Amino acid sequence: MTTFYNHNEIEKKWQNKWAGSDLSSAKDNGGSKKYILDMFPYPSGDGLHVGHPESYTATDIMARYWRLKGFNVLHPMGWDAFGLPAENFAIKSGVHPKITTAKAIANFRRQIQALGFSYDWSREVNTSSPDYYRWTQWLFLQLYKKGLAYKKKAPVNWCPSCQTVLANEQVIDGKCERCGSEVIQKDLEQWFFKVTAYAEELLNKIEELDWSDALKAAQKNWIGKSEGALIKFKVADSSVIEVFTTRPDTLFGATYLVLAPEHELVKSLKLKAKNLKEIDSYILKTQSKNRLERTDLAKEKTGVELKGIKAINPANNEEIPIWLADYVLTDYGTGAIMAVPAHDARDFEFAKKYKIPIVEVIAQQIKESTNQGINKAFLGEGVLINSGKFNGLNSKEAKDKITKFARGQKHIQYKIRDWLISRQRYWGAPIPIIYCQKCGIMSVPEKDLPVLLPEDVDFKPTGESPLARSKSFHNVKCLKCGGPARRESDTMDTFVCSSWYFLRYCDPHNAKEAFNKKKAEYWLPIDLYIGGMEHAVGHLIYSRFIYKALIDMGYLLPARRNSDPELAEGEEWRREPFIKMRNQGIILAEDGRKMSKRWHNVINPDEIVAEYGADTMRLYEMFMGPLEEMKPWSSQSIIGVRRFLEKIYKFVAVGAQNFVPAQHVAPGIQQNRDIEKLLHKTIKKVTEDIENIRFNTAISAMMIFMNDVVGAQFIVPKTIMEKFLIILSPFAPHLSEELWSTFALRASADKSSKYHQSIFKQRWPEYDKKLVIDQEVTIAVQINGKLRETINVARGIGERDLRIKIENLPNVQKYLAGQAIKKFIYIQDKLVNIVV
RNA sequence: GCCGAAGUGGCGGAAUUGGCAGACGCGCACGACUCAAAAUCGUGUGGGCUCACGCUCAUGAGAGUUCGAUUCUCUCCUUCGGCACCA
Repeated sequence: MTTFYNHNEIEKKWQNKWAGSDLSSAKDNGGSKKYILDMFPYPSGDGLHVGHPESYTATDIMARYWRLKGFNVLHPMGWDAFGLPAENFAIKSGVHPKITTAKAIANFRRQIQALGFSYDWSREVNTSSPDYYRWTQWLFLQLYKKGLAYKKKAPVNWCPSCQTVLANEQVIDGKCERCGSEVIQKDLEQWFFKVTAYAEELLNKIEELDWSDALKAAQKNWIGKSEGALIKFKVADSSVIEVFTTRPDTLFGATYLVLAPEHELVKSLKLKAKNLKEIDSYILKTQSKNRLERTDLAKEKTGVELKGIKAINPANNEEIPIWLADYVLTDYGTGAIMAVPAHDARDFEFAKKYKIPIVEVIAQQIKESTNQGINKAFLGEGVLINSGKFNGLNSKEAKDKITKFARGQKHIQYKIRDWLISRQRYWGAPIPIIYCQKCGIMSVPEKDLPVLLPEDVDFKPTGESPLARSKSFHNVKCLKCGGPARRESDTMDTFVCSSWYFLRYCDPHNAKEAFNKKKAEYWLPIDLYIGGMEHAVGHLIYSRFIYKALIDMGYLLPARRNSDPELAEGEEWRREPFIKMRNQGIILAEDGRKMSKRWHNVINPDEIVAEYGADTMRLYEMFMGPLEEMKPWSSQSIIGVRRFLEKIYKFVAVGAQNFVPAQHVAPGIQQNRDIEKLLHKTIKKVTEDIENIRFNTAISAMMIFMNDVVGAQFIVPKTIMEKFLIILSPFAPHLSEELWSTFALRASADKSSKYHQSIFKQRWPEYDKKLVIDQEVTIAVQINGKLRETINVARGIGERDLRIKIENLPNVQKYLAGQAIKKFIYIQDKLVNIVV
């Protein structure tokens, strides 16, 4: 393509100058602040994807905008550097993850810097560096002290290919998120963080956050609150089965109980059953099923009865059978349910199959059920029947009353589970724990942190962590008795590292603490957080949990001043780290599919920057459409924003004759006035659009402005182009800075003039309220709701004056001829609708 | 199945306290410049009817509320995303 300006030269030049300046530095105490955060990337070997610059440009525009507005802005970048890909690569190639990661980081940093983002690089963090994971380990110890980190044997999701445990969030459709292998269940001693302790707060504060509905809904769904009751069923042998139900009003219809095959009581109960063999074979069969098979909804439900053992329904004292079935989950509620086949689809299916009685206890409005029974479970609430003295009550009242009657207790159940953080992997932060056979579990003293990752390890996965095979690491002396002891050889889930990185940015070089409380108090909460929707239930829940836990442990202040006056009264923000969150939409390939090496449709940012320049890349990704929308890349359309930038360059740098310093322009020229008005309208529009994160329409407004400027038949004053360049600068920083510097060449030799300083040292222009209001307005004239004419009148015209004018319009008379006006509707300065 | 988001020209999209649908950009067509091409500049560009002034249809489908609906309500269809035997 033909270039009118050499983007390579200009962009390099300014990137170098900015790197040596303090333009992007955040001061730890600098008045009103804004903390603008990107989700830090995992530095993969593939380099930057076009999706990265999409969100990074958005945050960069916000950061530069707030700086121009006079705010002290923290806009950092770092690396989520631990993780499986580097380790998997090491297994294949033998190259140490440290080397792979360092290389990838260098490449990411180069690519990010080539786009001219204004990060404060002095605050860069790397989660795989000992300076960082030392404090991840410290965080673990604090949670351990508080009882928020604990160890237990648990059935875990195990990926046989990656040879590691996965969190629930990392299992997609029963398969490993990373490699796609089928995940199996395994019992292991694992470390957990007690996220469930914060379930209620994590849920009920969501509504107060400025997040998208989709994101809020995803989190609420994941936390999954259900209100109901715990009800005890006596068993003939004097043991008790407790169930959780959200429908105690249907208790009279509970015709059997179901225990999960893994339920504690099964071990003793089955011995008293008449069909022990059958039961054991069923349990064995269940265990051999993987998660995918077990949760396959399309499959027919299976189960086995504990023959000869009965439970007593506490509502009506009737004996009911007890079954084992794998449609009941062991880790939700009590692992046992009361089955009400008439009013639960799953129980209905099961009861039909095994010919268990179905008793209706909630009346439907439409009475379809006959003596032959029903053909579908009725799931709604209604009026009770077949429920003894509770007949005639509605479900809502009956819930409480029957719970009391059956000596049950109200209970709130959450779907969210504690966070399993152990990983049998090398490339992560070691868990700072030591086991002694005599003295038991002990934590590594804080002064001995970090527990360093050993360098000489064999990466081949065997099911235990590579750390367990490093003798130098594994064998230690007991801190109490001096006897032989061993280190915990598992590492932490990388999500632990990323659950607090935004705190480290506040104080990244602190060698004494994870972060200084005062500095954290100054910067937090984060004013704008942008990242992918894929972290809706993982990272974003973990970070909120850690933040709240740190407040409760006294490391963060719960109450703090808020820099945003609109939110200042909202005390609720004080326990939330991310008050405003946006998710960038995925950029699809030109063919409408996801970009993938497999399809050969990946766009490489390096190539775009080389051909069109960073400013064009930035502007294009913002111009494509709304930030949060999914949108396809178009290598054809990108030329449009490049043309726009060239238009500006040609006008300001090349076409110097087109405009002169303001004092040389005679005042009162009509067209000048028009351009000035357009400038102020543009400032207003761009300002409002930036604040609302609507960059596509902001760019559109600037294009309209330039189209008019270039088309002007007169000299455009310099003061106008100055202000325009400032509002352009967050979007296209290199070009704006370059053109700003040309003003210095033409200005007087006064080196202290503003033109000799960076454009980013200037102030964001305010628009003139008078200039954005037109004195003449165009009014649309509708007849019976259809547009027939428009008319230009003075702003503020009264209805009577306007009506006379309109009725005299020939085009209007044509339509009114011979008809009576029923109604004359006037919307001030906008529209008239005449109904005839 | 449940929850969430979205359906507007050839394409990306704009317009919502209900008020001129299609801003801006791409593409396309024609013209200027050129020996020619590229680039650039100018004009036009939703469909149908019309020489034209205009008329008319049109925001996934259908209804409703309203002087007026892309915007609000209801029903349905489609696409995308999340969760899913959660009792």
